[in-house]
Amino acid sequence: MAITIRDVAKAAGVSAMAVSKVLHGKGANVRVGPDTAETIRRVAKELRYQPNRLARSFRQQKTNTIGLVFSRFGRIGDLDGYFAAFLNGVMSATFQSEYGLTICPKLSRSSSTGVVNDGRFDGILWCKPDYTVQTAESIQRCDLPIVMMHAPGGQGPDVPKFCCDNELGLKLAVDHLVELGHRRIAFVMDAPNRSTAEGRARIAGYYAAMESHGLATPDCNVLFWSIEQPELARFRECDACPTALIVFSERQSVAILKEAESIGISVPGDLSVVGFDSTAFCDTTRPRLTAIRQPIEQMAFDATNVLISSIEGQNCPSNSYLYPCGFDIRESTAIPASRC
Amino acid sequence: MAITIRDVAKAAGVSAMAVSKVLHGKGANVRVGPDTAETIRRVAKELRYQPNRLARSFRQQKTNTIGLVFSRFGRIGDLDGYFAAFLNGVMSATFQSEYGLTICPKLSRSSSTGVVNDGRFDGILWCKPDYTVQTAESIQRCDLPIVMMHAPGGQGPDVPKFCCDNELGLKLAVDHLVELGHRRIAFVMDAPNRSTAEGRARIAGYYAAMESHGLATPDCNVLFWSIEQPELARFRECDACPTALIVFSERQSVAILKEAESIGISVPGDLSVVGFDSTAFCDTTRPRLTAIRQPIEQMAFDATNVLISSIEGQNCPSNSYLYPCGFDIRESTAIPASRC
DNA sequence: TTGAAAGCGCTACCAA
DNA sequence: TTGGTAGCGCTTTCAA
Repeated sequence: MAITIRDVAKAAGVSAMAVSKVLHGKGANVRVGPDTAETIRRVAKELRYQPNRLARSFRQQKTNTIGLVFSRFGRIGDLDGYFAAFLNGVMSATFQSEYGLTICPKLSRSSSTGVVNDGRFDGILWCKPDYTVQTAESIQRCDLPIVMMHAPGGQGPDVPKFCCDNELGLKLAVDHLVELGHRRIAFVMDAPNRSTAEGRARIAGYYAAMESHGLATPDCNVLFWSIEQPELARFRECDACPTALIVFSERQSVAILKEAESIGISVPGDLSVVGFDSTAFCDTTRPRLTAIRQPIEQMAFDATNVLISSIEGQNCPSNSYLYPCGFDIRESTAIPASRC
Repeated sequence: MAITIRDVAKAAGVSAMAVSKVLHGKGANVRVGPDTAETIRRVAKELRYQPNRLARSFRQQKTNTIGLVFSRFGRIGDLDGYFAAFLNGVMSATFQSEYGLTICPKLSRSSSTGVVNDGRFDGILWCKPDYTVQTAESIQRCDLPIVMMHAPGGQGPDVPKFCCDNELGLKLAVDHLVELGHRRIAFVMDAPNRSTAEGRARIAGYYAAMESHGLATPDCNVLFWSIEQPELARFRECDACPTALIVFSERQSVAILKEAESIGISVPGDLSVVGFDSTAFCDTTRPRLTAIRQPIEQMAFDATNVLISSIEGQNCPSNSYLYPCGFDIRESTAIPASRC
């Protein structure tokens, strides 16, 4: 078996306490003489003593690990910059603070048992939360610090929330398209996102922006398309179809670009497409994707740091963090085709 | 504080043992009557008892968590499909088996203390290992199951290794370019990958393939470019410069495509570019990236399952898994320009 | 300056 | 069919 602290203590002719004090510096009341300390360090090294972090965590009720929860756990998009940007933000914060990061299964299904309040984590970063009653209840009841990403403020459980200004984002997109001359502008998303807080916020933002231009007509529509199968084919010979699409995510945007190309719809000639997020990935698509910009990495970094602060007992200034959206015009939007 | 198993036991008028048996089914020797069991379950639910997983892990010396180690911990590429494909493979395996996945900091720096043999993990998935003496030693000494990704067989520590056939991959790329008429073909990589096992394997594969075509001339060269700054400018007016580049990663390929476009080198007109990995991402680049294909997701999935099998005491068929590479011709390669 | 004892929450082992 | 006891490796609390 592995070397324990007692093995070291015995070999060094001291108590386990002394070893603990020297190697981890806990317990201010106890001090060890410099030569004893030196002996302990030497013996520990000789024996290749490796402190059992599980035991320490258990004893101290502190794991130095953050749990990362997605409300839906499908595949990570390999066709967008979202996840990488998000994880980069989270990881740079956790690494700086010496926290570990655990991604674990079934978190979303842990409905009846409450959230992951099982001793493994010091805090939870909840990404893309749904706002079902169950979720809200279990978050409310959880006595662990929780921070939510992509959660609009003013609703849901009383925890710090990080969100971009979805209303502004949708407004920027609609404004841009209207200015180009579009009037039949649809919003496209995948059905699962309908149940997320952010999904609802974007739908609301879309309708509000359309209305502000007097475009709240029957043509003003949210299309729930699966990411795998954009229902673009019927646009081909359709005079009343949208001339522009605002799409929920980069990944779905790319699927639409690809489908358009394969069925002979030209972007932006026949159809304008606006994406959401605007990472560096949008510069690699064909055509380059015009997109609403959300500072994902910064948001993830900030959210993680707020979580860590609240784990470490510092109180955080505010409970709701709103990040302005930007808008990056690239090549996937243009004036509508003459058929319109 | 949280409800413990003893609270439940007291409330149900039984021993802590009985509760443990009923809720977790451990201990075949002990059986509990059906009505007692029912009472226990009811009380546990009423009290919202949440088993402390940390304590269970500690007691059972089993965390049901796998540690994911990268030898270099920089940023996750947001401009390639690698990390997403890799993580998708790992996660589908861990989720199916109810294992958690922890990404933790400083693993690469844990040189002196050995690998992460600190009780937190049941096994380690080591991705992109370097083969320094220190690393090899600490892996060899670690009494935890370890599996290495991107590690060529026949060298390094005696653990299961997963690798694509880099020699074949480079051969396919060189063959393709030579067939198009290229003779000055360089291999481009970033310096840090030089110290990885896979980096060395690819360099060797490149030289071997070039030699097989009688192209082991002074022009046959490995260029160590930083990913951020491809040194492409000097290619502009240079008659003796490479007409084709084989690039270590998708990410670096994209950087090169972008740089080429910005300084007016046409791909594939002036310069052919071959990437490595060939995920769906290569279909989004401009031009679409011709690339050596490596079944990353499958490899990651298999590697994780082998790791889990060996954690659970099953012995694994072989110690070294080699995956054949494919080659996907897209748009970034063509016959060399007339200047050559 | 040092050590002994107790216990974190849970379960393996043995006794009844 | 059930329960007590001990202990995983470590650190907090108290005593020397």
